[in-house]
Amino acid sequence: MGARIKDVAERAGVSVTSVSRVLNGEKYISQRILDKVNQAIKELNYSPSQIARSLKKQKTNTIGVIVPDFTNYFCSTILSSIEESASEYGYNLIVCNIAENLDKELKYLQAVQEMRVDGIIIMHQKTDERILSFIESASMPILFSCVRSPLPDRFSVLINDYQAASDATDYLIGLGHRRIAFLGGDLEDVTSGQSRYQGYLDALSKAGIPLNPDFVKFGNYKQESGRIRMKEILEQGAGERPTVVFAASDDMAVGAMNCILDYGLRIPEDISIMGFDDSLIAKAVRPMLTSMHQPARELGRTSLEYLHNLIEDRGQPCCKEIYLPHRIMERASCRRI
Amino acid sequence: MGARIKDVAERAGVSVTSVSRVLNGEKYISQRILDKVNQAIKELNYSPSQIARSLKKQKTNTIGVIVPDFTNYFCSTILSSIEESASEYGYNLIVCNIAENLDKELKYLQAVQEMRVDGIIIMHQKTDERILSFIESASMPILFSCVRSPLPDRFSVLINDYQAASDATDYLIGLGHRRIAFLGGDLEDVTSGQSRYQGYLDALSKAGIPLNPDFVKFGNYKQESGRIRMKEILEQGAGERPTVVFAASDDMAVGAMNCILDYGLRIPEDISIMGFDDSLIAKAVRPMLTSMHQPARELGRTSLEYLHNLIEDRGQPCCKEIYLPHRIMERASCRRI
DNA sequence: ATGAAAGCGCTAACAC
DNA sequence: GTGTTAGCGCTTTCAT
Repeated sequence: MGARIKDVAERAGVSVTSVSRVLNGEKYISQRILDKVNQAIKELNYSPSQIARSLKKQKTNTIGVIVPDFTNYFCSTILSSIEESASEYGYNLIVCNIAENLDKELKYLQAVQEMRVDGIIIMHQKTDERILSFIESASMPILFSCVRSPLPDRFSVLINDYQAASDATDYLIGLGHRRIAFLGGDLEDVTSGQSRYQGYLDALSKAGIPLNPDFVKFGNYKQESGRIRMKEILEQGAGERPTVVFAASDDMAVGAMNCILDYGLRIPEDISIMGFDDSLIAKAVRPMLTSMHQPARELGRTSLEYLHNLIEDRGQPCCKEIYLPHRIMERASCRRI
Repeated sequence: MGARIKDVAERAGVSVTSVSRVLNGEKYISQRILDKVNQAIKELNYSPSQIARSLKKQKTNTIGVIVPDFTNYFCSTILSSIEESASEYGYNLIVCNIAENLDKELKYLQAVQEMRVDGIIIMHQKTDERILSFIESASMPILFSCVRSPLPDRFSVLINDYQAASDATDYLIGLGHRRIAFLGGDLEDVTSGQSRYQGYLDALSKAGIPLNPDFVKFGNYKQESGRIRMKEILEQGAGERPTVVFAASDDMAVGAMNCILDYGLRIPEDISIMGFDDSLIAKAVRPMLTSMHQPARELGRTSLEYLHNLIEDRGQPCCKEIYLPHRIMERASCRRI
C-alpha cells in the first residue's frame, strides 16, 4: 500500500503531525494546511493504516462475533442486525462460524483476542471448560446473544426461553390438545435447549397432562433432524399419534412438517405443528407455520448496543440477563381440536 | 490487555527475540529457553498482539468479504464455505453486509483497505463509478465471487449464468412447455441478472418460441418480489396463463409458488415452476422445487483458494473467469406436458 | 497554529 | 543459540 503519512507530509510540505490532525478532523488547522494536505492525499491516493492507528490508540473499532451457523435463518438475521448497528457505531465485524465445533470456537476466541477486538458477541450453544476459562480470564467485554451467559459476571441479551416454551405449550393446550409431542434442540445446549424443554414439561404438568416419553425427541435445531425425529415418532408403532408437534426451532418444525406431509397426513387436519423462532421460513412454507416469535432484529441491535456500552465503560446493564419480549405468531399450522 | 512481549522476556529472563522465536515456532531454540518462555507466557496469561505483528510484517492474515445479504440462503452458504476454507488457510474474515446499498459498499471497501486486509472477495450485484474506480486503483488482490468482474484485470469465480439459464429453458421446452414465464432478478445486476435473462431469451428464440412480454417480470431475487410479480402474471386478465414459471432465484420461485398455491392452483398440475440456485429452501418446500444447481460450497472454496493464490503471488488463474459446472436438479415442481 | 520526537508491541537484520 | 536494536505507520505530549 504505497503512501505513508510521511509521504503525504513531505508532498504537502508540512509535518506529519499536521497531516495526522487533518486526518482526524481536529480543529485549529489553517485552511492553507488543510488544502495542501487534502491535495497531497488525493495525489498520492493515500489510505491511512488502521493497523498503525490501532497500535497507537490501543483500540481497533472492531468486534468479534462468534456464530454457530451462518446458514441458519435465525442466526443470519441476528448477524445481519448486529452488523447494521455495528456499522452505525463505526465498528467492523470479524465473524467466526464455529459450526458447533468447540475447538474451532476456542481457536477463534484466541484469534480475536490477539486481534485486540474491542469486544466479543457470542451466540454459541454448547461450551466446555477451556472456553469457560478463556472467557473468565479475558479482559475485554464479552456479551452473549440469544443464549444465557454461563458465567456470573458476563451479560446476555435474549428472550426468556423457559417462559416462551411454557407459553407455547399453554397455547396448544388451550387449543384443546393433550397429546403434545416435543421436538427439542440439543440437550447439551444448556441455555435454550434445556430451558425450552423445561418450559414444555412444566406447562404439561401444570395442566395435569402426563408426559408421554414417546412424544419427546431431541435433534440439533436443523431441518434434517426434525424430519428424522418426526419419522421416529410416527413409526413408533403401537401408541397413539400426537395431535400436535411443538418444535424447538422453525427449521426442525419444517423438517417435521415435510415428514408428516410425505407420509400423506394433512396439516393441521391430522397433526398440528408449531415452530420456534418465527424465522423467514415460517412464512415460506404451506401451510404457514404458527411459531413462537423471537424479536431477532431487536435482539441483534440490543446486543450490539449493550456491548458498545460495555466497551465505552458506560456502566453495566441493569441486570445480568436482558429479556426481550416473545410472542406467539398464529398462522395456519395449528388447529383447535 | 496486560502483558507485552517485553514482560514475558523479563519474567523468563531472556531477550524479546527469544520470546518472539518461541512464539513463531522457530527452530534452534534451546529446550531451557523454550520452557522458561512458555512458563512465563502461561504465568502472565500473555496473548501476542496481531496488531503489532501485522504492522511489522505488513500482512494481516485477514480478508474482507463483501456480501449483499447475509439472510439470503445462497449468500450465507457461500459465506460459510469461504469461512471454512479461510479458516484452513489461517485467514480471518471481516464481513460486510451491504444490503444493496452502494454508499455502504464504498465505505466498507475503504474500511477494509485501511485495515490492510490481504485481499477482498466481492459478491455484489450492482456497482457504480465510484466503486469501479476504487477497485481499479486498489493495490490488493480483489476477486469476484458468483458475479462477473466488471473490470478487465480482476478475476471471478462463478457459474456460466447465461448457459445455465439457457439450459434450464431448454429443459422446460424439452418437457413440452411453450408458455414459459420468466421471473428475473434485477436487470441492474449486470452480471447474473442480465445473463440469465439473455439465456432465457436465446433459448426461446432457438426453439422458435415467440417471446410473450406479459410473461416476463423482474424483481430483486427475494421471496416477496417473486410473490408480487407472480400475482401480476396471474392477474393479467385476458391472456393465457403460462404453463411453467422459471425464476432467477429459489427465493423468488418460492414466493411465486406460494402465490400460485394461495390462488388455489396446483403445482405442478396447473403450473410448473423452476428455481435457480438450488439452495436449502428448494428441498424445504412442497412440492420440492426443481432448480438449477449452483455448486455453492465449491464456489466459496474455489473463490478463497484463488484469492489465496493471488495473495501469495502464485501467478494468476488460467483465465479471467473461472466457471464451475451447473446442473439441473429435477424434483417435483415441474411436469411434462 | 505547527513541528520534533517518543513510543504503541512486535519482527528481523545483524552481531556475538 | 542468543541478544541488541532499528523500524513498521501512526498519535500525542511537549515545545515553540
